[in-house]
Amino acid sequence: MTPPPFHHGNLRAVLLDAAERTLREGGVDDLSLRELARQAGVSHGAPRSHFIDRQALLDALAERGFLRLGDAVAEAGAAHPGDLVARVRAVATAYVGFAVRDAALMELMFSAKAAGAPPAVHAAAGRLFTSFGALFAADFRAGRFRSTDPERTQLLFVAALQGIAALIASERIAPGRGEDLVEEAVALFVVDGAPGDG
Amino acid sequence: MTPPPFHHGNLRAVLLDAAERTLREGGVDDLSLRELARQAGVSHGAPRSHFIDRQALLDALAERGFLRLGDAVAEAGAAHPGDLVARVRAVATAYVGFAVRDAALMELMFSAKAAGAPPAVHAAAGRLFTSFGALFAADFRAGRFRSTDPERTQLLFVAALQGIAALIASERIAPGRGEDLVEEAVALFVVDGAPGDG
DNA sequence: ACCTGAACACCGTTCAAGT
DNA sequence: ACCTGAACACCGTTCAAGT
Repeated sequence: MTPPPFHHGNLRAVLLDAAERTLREGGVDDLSLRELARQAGVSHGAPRSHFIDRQALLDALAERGFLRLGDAVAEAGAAHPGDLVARVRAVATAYVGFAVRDAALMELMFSAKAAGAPPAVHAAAGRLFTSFGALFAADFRAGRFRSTDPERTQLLFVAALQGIAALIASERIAPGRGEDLVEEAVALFVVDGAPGDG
Repeated sequence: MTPPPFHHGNLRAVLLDAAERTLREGGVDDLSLRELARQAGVSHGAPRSHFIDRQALLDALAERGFLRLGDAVAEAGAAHPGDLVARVRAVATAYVGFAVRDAALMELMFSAKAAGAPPAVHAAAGRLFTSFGALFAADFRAGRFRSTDPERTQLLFVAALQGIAALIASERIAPGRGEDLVEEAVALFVVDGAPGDG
């Protein structure tokens, strides 16, 4: 008469959701397959059916993270079609904001363990980075960025955002300072996006 | 007749050196107090005398990392007293190079766990960041950077370097591309350090 | 195909005891 | 002051067995 396990084929999603919550409240070190199984009300061996080992769970989390971040960036990039400065600012804010809100997930996504990651993770990450290119390609052709090499500048821009997020996540600077640095980055990268030039 | 333990008061240093090696060959997850004790030829409880727990070992590693990186940056910054572009390039290369060679250590230094770190770690990190300011203070006053706010620009510059290192460490870009991005950063931040401006 | 539950090796941490 | 060694709780992983 005891009810059957109430997850019918969605245990994988349940585990991932619980893992994201744990990641947000604690950190990567708090992620335990056994604890997740406990929260889901299944035996400690059950996750094995969906994740071959702990790393597979981490990879799945990273993939979902890249997909979510890619969506956030694409959405921000579509918001201000006519205003380049506002668009760059929106994308930068979305990127840094995601990294701040989900610092542990972001750390997971960009950890050294991403090396040799499964194809799905690599694909999701690639989708994010190429979307940056599509957002500003026309503006690069129009010479609205302080650069001669679009690809280099795009990477450097992403690197700057990534670095701002890292400084905030490691509490080297306060979260509020992030907006200042985003503004400084916009001023630096975009021609005429700056209050001053020297 | 068995020899006494051959570490007389330097077990702490022996453990830290072994930990740095493990960090370089493997990753943070490979760091085990028991394994380090084994390598040092002491009992598994011995490290307790020098590190209250695993986190204390990690903190000590982070502190040493910040000190080494601070030295490397200061040395690079003293190399080209008369040539700003060369100096900025040297500092950037030193920073990114350190992050690439000791990727796992760098990740440890900037991990979210740096939050609430002991004063020694915070002090070592602060020493690094303030040294950046001292290196370029005069050049900022001379208006040789594309900026109106020296502190913001310094932070953004560090963020860019940090981001370049992160992209390389996570294998999002090849290590060789790091030099390109450093060059692009120099061109962008330093007035007249660029091949082109639009 | 998915889940259970026992088993094994490993780890961090604590602590009384030795020198 | 520093190290030993037993003890405990917890974890990842494997695997035979159930449904």
